[in-house]
Amino acid sequence: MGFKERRQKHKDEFKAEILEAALTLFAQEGYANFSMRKLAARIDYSPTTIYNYFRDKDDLLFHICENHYAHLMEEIREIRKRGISPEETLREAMLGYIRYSLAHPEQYKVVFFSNPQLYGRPEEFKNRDTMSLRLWRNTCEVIDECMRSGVFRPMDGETLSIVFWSAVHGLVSSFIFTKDFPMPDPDVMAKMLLDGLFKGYK
Amino acid sequence: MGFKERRQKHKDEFKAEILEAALTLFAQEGYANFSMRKLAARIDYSPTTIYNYFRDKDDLLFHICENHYAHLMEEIREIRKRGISPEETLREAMLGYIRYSLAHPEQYKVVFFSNPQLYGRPEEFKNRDTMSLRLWRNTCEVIDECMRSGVFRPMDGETLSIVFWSAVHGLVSSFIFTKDFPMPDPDVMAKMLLDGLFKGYK
DNA sequence: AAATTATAATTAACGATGTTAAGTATGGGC
DNA sequence: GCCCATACTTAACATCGTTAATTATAATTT
Repeated sequence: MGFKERRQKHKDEFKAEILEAALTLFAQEGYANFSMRKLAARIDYSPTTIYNYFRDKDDLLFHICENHYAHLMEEIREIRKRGISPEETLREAMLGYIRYSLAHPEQYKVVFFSNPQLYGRPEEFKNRDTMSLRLWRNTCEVIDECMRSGVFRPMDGETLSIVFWSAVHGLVSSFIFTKDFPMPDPDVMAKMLLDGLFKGYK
Repeated sequence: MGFKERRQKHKDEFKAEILEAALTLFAQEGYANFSMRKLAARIDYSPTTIYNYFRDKDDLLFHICENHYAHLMEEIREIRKRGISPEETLREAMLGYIRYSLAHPEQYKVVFFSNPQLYGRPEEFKNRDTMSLRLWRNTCEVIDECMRSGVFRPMDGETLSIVFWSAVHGLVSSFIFTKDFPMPDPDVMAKMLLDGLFKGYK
């Protein structure tokens, strides 16, 4: 391995290190208290150094999102390998989404509160290999399997997927963003939502 | 009317004027580009003047939220007076919520992206007469009427209300916050969501 | 009418923020 | 030992929310 490769490798490692530090900074200080300068202080470099590894703050946030989606992907991939019924698979996938997101609220905020065009324009989204797209495809596949096996009546799968996802997203974001309203138990609410949706589209 | 009342009235009017200016600033420049200083420039006063009428930025945002909820309240109140069935009432109320929120996305962002404790702590929320609480009570009442008239099977009304609301909130926030994903038609999606929920809890 | 006082507005400043431009150190290739 | 690319730092700019000190204005009292 030559100098160039070695240096590139070092650069990649450092980039990953910055990301790691950003994740813990998010987890510890929260989205509102995250800043480039604080991150720089954490890794003991000047703020501008980060800009050698990430184009700007949005670029950094994009990678944080991808990291979040990667975890959700791992979750759904593992569930799909279990060989359980499509209905159970979808249910577990949605519960997994809820559980992981509620366990990492500050990362979830990044996904939904930073630049709404973090992944570019809509038409570009599906031509780009991202964790977000992979997760989306997986979700659609599971919903399709549900429809093919009669768990759901025939309808537009893509739209149904969005309906499912957005309902779950609504639940998660309610818990994460609303701290001035007495919310019920998340598990109780998740069960009620999913029961309703499954029955509703049967 | 004495001097004190007249001055108080003037103060109230000015406060309302600031709020008005804030609303149009939000609508025109968006949540991200809203700032106290820009608002001050709009009303041709120094930034610090605003602090004579609002405690801080959060206080101002609180009133923006209340304004938003007031409109939604007006909407649901009007619908309930129509004398249509509970099911139709709930359906129209949810569609009204969606329509108004999508028509005022930047105001909606305020409601869900500013300080999560804008309305204080959860236990205080229900002891404070706010537009938000009134809207919530109205929603619960409509859902209760649905349950009593057999539109929904018996279950915990409060939880069902939150489930309904959060699902609709998920739909709205998806459209407002996600600009990098190809979304379907809002009306189609709204219909599918509500159809599913109504059937799901029958 | 003049002096006093309360109120409303302003200017100046502090500590943050993201980001760019200019300058400095470091270490391999000739 | 010199050159140059790369990595990093310092300094700076324009913004932000907010506080303290200050001035202008209008009302009240003498």
